Amino acid sequence: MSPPSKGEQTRGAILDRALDIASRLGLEGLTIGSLAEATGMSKSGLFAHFGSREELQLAVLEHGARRFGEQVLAPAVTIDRGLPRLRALFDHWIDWTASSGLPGGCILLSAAHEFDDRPGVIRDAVAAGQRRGLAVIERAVRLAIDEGHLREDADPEQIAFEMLGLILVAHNHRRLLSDREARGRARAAFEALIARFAAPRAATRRRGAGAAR
Amino acid sequence: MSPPSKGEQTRGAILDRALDIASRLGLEGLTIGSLAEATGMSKSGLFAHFGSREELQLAVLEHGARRFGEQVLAPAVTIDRGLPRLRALFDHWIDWTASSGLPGGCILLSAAHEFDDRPGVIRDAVAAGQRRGLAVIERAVRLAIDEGHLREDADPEQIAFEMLGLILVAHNHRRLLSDREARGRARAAFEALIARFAAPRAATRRRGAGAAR
DNA sequence: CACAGAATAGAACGAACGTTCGTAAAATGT
DNA sequence: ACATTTTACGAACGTTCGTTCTATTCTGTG
Repeated sequence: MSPPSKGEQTRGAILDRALDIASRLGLEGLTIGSLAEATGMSKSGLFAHFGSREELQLAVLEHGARRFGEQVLAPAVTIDRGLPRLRALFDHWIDWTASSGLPGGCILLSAAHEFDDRPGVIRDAVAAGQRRGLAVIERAVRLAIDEGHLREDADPEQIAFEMLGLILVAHNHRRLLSDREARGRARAAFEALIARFAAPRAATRRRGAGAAR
Repeated sequence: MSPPSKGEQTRGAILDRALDIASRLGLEGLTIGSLAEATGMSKSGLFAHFGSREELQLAVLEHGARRFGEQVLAPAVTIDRGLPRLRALFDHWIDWTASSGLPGGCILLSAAHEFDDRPGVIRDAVAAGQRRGLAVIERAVRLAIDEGHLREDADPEQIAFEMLGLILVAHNHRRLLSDREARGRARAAFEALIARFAAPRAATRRRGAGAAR
């Protein structure tokens, strides 16, 4: 609503740059000095926006998560619920590495590995962000069940688990092993995954009462 | 053969410690100062064993890869070729995080994320190590095809790809989300994976000539 | 237009970083 | 046993780290 003040404005610009760096070097590789140089600011001037490095890292994490929500989660909910939406979710997600414009890929994934055994606020934030993403998938799966696209006994958590696995390994193969077929392999595996849980009849069977939740 | 000299001996002890630290903090989080303190040595005395930090990181990586080879790859080849061996490979691999005694899990996985977009010797070493691991899986898959356990048209690379995905997501769920069911979910997905490529007849059909390689 | 508050810069801090060097101690081969 | 190489140490190097001051400059508002 209110126009962003000068402070909020530069803060946003800083976070954009920071996300760039952190996506390549990790949250631990993001230093105040390098970020100051990248933004053309002084260390102290930049520092004042956050108060501590940890707060900066937290802000970067949040910034990345918001971008993820806008670019992959939000567009998916405009697609027809059920399998089409689930597929869109997967496709947008797996393409995000490239489409995000971030040189180092998803920061929630790299931060997950960086902090998975370093208890603290950052780890908690990463876990929370990832849980949120998984919850979105699980919800889409439940909707697909309600639509009759997937079997009644399909396990949303299991499906989300396996989908994340495909995202992770596709990321790995693409970035580390420069495997061009990574996307294709992930998509093939995804199709096999939903085939495994597909409803026996193709008939769209809507649930009686709109108890979907 | 020859008894390890004093130098090789302490070098090994250093690497053991270094692997511990690096598994928790990553290869970039491994500093010479902290490692010196952990081993009770002086920075310079420790440094002399490697010549540079990068060489130290490389040595740690190699050390971890060798441990991985001894503890998960080697035991698997003592199991009957075919599906049993493939299953053993997967089980040992997925349990390695705990059984390795390393607090931070597999260093090849964390290093993979740390260096996937930082070209250099280390990245090359990580990629080579991972390729070696994948090759072992692919070989086991081919053997399973030869044994008639898997379909003739099963794609070893695709199977290895999906197996690594399960390893990665199990690692993620266990360490970051402290999900106790991670192992069970990964195993279930693995069984579904091999069922997808299982030979239609259960009959063990050996290949004619021993051209297996 | 003036004035309060926010925003940025500059200098400096103690600590830790990787690395170098000269030297003392310990291990090794004869 | 001794000479020689190997191994380890302590001190110091120049940088960079995150952070804290104080002092400026800019911005929005009455």
